[in-house]
Amino acid sequence: WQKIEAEGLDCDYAQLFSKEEADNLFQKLEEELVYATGEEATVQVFGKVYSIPRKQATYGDAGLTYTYSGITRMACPWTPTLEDIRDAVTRTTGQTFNFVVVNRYKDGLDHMGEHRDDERELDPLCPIASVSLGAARDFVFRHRDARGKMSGRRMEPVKLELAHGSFLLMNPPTNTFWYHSLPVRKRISRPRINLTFRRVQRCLDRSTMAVHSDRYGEPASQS
DNA sequence: AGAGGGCCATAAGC
DNA sequence: AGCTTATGGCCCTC
Repeated sequence: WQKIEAEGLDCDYAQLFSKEEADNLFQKLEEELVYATGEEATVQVFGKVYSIPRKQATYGDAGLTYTYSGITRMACPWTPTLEDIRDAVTRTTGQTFNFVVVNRYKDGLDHMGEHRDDERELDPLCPIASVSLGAARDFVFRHRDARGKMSGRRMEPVKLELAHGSFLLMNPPTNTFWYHSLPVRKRISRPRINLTFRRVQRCLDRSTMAVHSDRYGEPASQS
């Protein structure tokens, strides 16, 4: 195990699967997984619609949802390989997970911009467990107070490489203080699949919020 | 010196 | 009201 620490950042990194195991899991996932297409594969940023620069899917316990950039999506039922990996992660962490977000990067041009994982529907005390399969990719953390030209503090980004078959546990409060991204790497031509296992607290959807809003009137105060 | 990469601005909408 | 998150452009390094 390798400990990755900085102010407000606490991660554990380890090789979870051998190359042979990881090769096998990657191939099975390539056969089993179905990714979002069409409108479900788009995102709105500053009023413009873009295709997300990767493929994405959500799997998990029945009825759970995941909100990404304002769009709520239902979990597909677990596949056998996802269950196997989930159980391996539970054996090594002692934590249970009811949801996984899958991101597939077909090459080094596919990427993910800087973000934090949406805390509203996540159990804030549950770590996020990330399993990487396929091409190794760089992974970068940046502290929230060190972003932007007018940022108050100078803090170095924390960078690591996520290897084939590796496991990264992001412990609280990492996700509160640190943004993370998977930057473009033009020299990489092979695909990578990343699984982030989470525990979703409850299913908050727009209609539920609308009911509360209608019943209690103006959104004057939050309780 | 051309390519890669880091980081910032964006000013719309949930 | 404040945060989002992809893109393009600018700038730096090798």
